Order: sequence, then C-alpha cells, then structure tokens
Amino acid sequence: MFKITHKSNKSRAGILRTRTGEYETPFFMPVATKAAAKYLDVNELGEINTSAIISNAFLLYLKPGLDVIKKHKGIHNFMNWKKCIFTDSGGFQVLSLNNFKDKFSDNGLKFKSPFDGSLHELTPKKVMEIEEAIGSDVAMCLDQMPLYNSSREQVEQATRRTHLFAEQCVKYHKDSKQLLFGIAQGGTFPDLRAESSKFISSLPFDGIALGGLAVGEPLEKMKEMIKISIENMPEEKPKYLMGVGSPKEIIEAVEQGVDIFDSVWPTRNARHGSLLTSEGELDIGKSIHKTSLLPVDKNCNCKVCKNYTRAYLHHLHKANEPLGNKLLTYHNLFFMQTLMQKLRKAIKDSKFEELKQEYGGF
RNA sequence: GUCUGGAUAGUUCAGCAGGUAGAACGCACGGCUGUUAACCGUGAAGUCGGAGGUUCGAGUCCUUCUCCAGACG
Repeated sequence: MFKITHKSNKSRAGILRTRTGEYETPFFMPVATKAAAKYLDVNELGEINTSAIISNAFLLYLKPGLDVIKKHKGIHNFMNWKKCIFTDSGGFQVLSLNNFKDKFSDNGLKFKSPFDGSLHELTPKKVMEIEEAIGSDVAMCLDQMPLYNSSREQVEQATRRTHLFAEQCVKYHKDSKQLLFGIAQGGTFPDLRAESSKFISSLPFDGIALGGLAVGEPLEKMKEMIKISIENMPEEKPKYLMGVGSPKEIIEAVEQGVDIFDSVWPTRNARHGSLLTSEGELDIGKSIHKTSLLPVDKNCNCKVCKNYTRAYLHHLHKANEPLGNKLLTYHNLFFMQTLMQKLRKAIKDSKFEELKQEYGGF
C-alpha cells in the first residue's frame, strides 16, 4: 500500500495506494472537517492538484449522521470527491474545544453534543465503526493529544491512553479496504516521543502519524521531535505529520522523511488575509495594497494571480465579501499544492537544497 | 431675518446629578497549524467648533460668535 520510489538523503517520494487510487507523496491535505473545504468545491480542489483531503469522522457522525452518509454509500459519493479521503477521529475536537465538555478515560471519552445536547461516548471500537461507515480511504485512530506545556505526568497519561486506544483500534478495525493509521504522541519529551513512536510502530498499522505537534512549541523543538519520531519508526511505512503546516515547516519535515501533511493553516490564514507568495507572506488587508495593480504573486500561475489585482482582493477582504475568502483560499492552497509538487520533483531530481533556497522567504 | 437641532478620535456617533472622555469602523503591529471561527489580541490617535463667564472643578450650565441641517418668513 506504500511504496518508496525515490530517496534523497532522508526525504523520500513515494506512492500511497488506497481504495480509490494511487497518490504520490509527499502530499498535503486541505482540511474539509465537515466534508467541505471552506469556500472551495471539489472541482476547484481538483483544479489545483489536490489528491487527498481530510475530514472529521466525529463531526460527520453528529451531523449529518451516519445514516445520511451510508445512504450515499460513503463519503466519496456524499461530497462528490472521488480521490483520497482521510478521516480524523475527533479526539482533537473534544480535547481542544472546551464547550464539548470532554471526559477522557481509559475507555474512551464521553461528551455532550454541542448541537442537541445528546450524550455520546467515543470508544476506539465506536470510532472504528464510524470511520468504516463513512468509508474513508484512511482511518485515523482515536488518540489523546496532550496540550503544549502539559506536565510530564499529563503527557505520560495521554500517551499511555493513546497506546491503549491504538491497540483496540487495531482489534476493532474490520474493513480491509480501508487503511488504518496509528498516532504517536509523547509531547515534547524526547524519551516519551521515542517510546511512543516505537510502540505505535510495533502495531500492524498501514501508516504512522506524528501527533501532538505544531501546538505552540518552537520550530526547533518540533524539528527535534520529528527527528526522534522518524528514527524510531520503520522506514517503509508512510509518515503523517498531523496539523502541519506552513511552507517552512513542511519543507523541514519532508527533509526529515515525512510523507503526508494536513493543516488548516493555509486556509485559515487566507481567510484572515495572510497570503503565501514566492517572497514570503503578504497581508492583503494592509492599506498599501489599496490601490495596487500588482497580482498577489507575480510568480504564481493560479487563476487569482492571473486575473485579479491586489487592490481588488484588498477591497473584497475589507468589504467582507465571501468571494474574497474564496479567492484567497484558492490562492493559498494552489501555493501549497505547487510546493508539494516541487518537493516531489526535487526529491526525484535530488535537488532538495535548491528548492529549500527557493523558499527561503519563509 | 426668526426659530429649532447639531458641532466630541481619520470617519459615524455615544457620553451629560458638572469631577479633565468612550464605542464602532478605519489605521498600525502581532497571532492563527489533526477548523463547530469570514477570527483573536495589542497599540496610536481628541487642546470635546472659537471666545468669554459661573464654579474648587465645564464636553456637560450661561452669554456671544462661526459653521452645518431643517422649519418658518
């Protein structure tokens, strides 16, 4: 299901085969939590060379509910995206949003639905059933992510529990056509990271995720954790760095051997006016762009840069026009997918250093 | 010409038992990373139309002037 086709130092290019096809790595997944990438439809995602997206099993289970998705024979038909879909378990939401009133235990977690107040329990078994019903290409295990700056004891507990959940996810995952990825935790404690990476690697997962990073720690710390994680994972498995990220972080991680990414960073930043360009970030909301006839990025070939001025995009952004969010999101994701394409090529051509130079503005 | 209302941050306005000013937007600068978020945070910016007066103290009360809006002539 995963084949490494090229290597350049520690970075690699490969092919991930799932139920819907073969996808070249490294790749970046736009986040479509509720089966929708905010402001873009599936045609536009395709247009910019997206091969995979990630949705959220937990939120789809609450809304619209599994019966609706089953009626479509799975999420691919439901949202009309026929390429790769990962589903995240929902542990992240319950943990990071305090209005979910979470209650983690070794059995899983109990929570109140924010939509109708109904009580639910997410156990590893239940999460596997949900993800199988949704029919994603890749299911992620239920895990518990410790927040940044948690004490060693808290990280130890979350990691231990994550391991417990991982074993049960393996046990209860039945759909042989769906890949299952485990998630390593360990916070920013090197020994816990190493231990968790080893443990998750010992289970028969199709891929391994590095969880609990990009949660506020400095870049150097994150790099250190990635290094330790990768060293303690088998080379042949695909590695997925969850929640990352910015161009700089992705380049650093690919250099260390990470294959898969997802993040809200480019899309949320787009909505907030922060655009990715060949010269670094550009804040379209600043008044210096108010009358600018320049494109966002003269070196970008996306339809936004080809057709609209900074002044127009500035206007849409300041006027809170939905079209502004759409165009800015489109541009940022185009930038990300172009970056991933270049990374794949650079690995194949052994030109990673040159590429890193090219993106020096970040 | 008379009457009435108004003149407070770049803009639109709030403030009024008289105790040396606030909001929103704008501006500047940060932030955003497994998304229930077209968001969050910080900051700069006003001799309260001018001149007098009453008062310990006036954006707030009185007089007068200027300008704006409306009504009546």
